[in-house]
Amino acid sequence: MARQRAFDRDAALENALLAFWRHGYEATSVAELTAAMGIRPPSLYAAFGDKRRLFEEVVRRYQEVYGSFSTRALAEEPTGRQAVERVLREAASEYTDPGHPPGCLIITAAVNCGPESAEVEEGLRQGREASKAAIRARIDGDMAAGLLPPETDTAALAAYYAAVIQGMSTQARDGTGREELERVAELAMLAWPAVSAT
Amino acid sequence: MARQRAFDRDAALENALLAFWRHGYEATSVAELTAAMGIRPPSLYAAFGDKRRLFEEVVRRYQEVYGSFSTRALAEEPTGRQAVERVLREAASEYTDPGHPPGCLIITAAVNCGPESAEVEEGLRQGREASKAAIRARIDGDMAAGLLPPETDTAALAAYYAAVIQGMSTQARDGTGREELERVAELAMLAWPAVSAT
DNA sequence: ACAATAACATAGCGATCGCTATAGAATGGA
DNA sequence: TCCATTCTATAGCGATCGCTATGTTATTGT
Repeated sequence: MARQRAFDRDAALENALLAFWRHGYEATSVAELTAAMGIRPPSLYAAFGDKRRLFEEVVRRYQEVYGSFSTRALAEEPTGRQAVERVLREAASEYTDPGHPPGCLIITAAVNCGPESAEVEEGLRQGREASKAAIRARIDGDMAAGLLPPETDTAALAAYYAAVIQGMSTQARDGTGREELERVAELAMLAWPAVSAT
Repeated sequence: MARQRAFDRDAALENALLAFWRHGYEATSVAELTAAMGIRPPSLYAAFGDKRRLFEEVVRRYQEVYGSFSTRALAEEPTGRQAVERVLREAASEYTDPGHPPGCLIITAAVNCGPESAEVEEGLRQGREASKAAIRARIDGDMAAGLLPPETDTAALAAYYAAVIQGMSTQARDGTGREELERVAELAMLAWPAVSAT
């Protein structure tokens, strides 16, 4: 029928992801994006819609490629405690992987937004809330199984581990290395409530 | 000699602080700043230099007015443990105070920066590192006083509490309330190393 | 070969960015 | 009163923002 696309859409999307990961949604201009993707603006808009839709697609790809460790850990471990411990340990490794920008895109890419990007900010906020809810679901599972003291505030415990993970992302972006973040993860697990030995 | 300034410089600076606190350095335009400050651009540039110097002055004011609780807590408490505990408890209250924007300006105001604002980003990074170093200094004091196990990794312990504080700031901006953040603070203190009872 | 179709690069749209030249208004000293 | 000085407001500077109209080039079916 007609001429075919001359660039690799997936590779371009990955390069856009890396650019957004580094500098965030608003601070990454279309000029930087096209330079990183190796294409010109009309190709970007034809293939991805506009900057916002490109970012939304980037977020979905990020969750599948770079954020899936958390989903897997929460799904595969036998207990909530082991699941949370694994999420923290793997976050220390992922957030400091020299193969890509430090920290977590969902946590850091839409922090400083003007009013015109409020929807983008809200989208990532919902992503963070979903992560916290997934952690809480596993904690509630431990609660139902009698692995936690009955007086445990599972919402607060989930908020605590969500906060530790978000802080680890900030620490990673500030230069803290993998080994130290792994010790942070170990320390965070010391707050896990113990069942009384009666 | 000449005409005198018709606006309150301190009040204008405070309004600029609130604007930067809400949306961050780059996402807050000079147009928004002048609207919030109740002045016109020439008055802003005459009184504060330029946008970057205004932000630097805002950061200094923030540290004196809104961030001083941390400095005071770390200076006044008798032990490092009590100091850290008070910083966490007061952070829960400060970060959710309905009288001003949520979270911490030093942690959140320069996360998404383009290359032209890298120096601003680096300035806040140094502020966060200074806070972590101040926490570590009190922890090292407890270490020297024999209040911590000799094998304690004080750098990792400081990084852990810095991460918790940074995560609490993110949680506050995402809508978590004061009571829940106070429970997060309590949980975080459960990781404090105990001296072995030999 | 030729028309139809779509991706391509160039160039530039209106809007906003940080910032400032210019001119008018208000205050001081002589 | 008059000048010198400094703040104030209007208007607009060059640059960049996200985005697109236009024309060209390449690939298809016939």
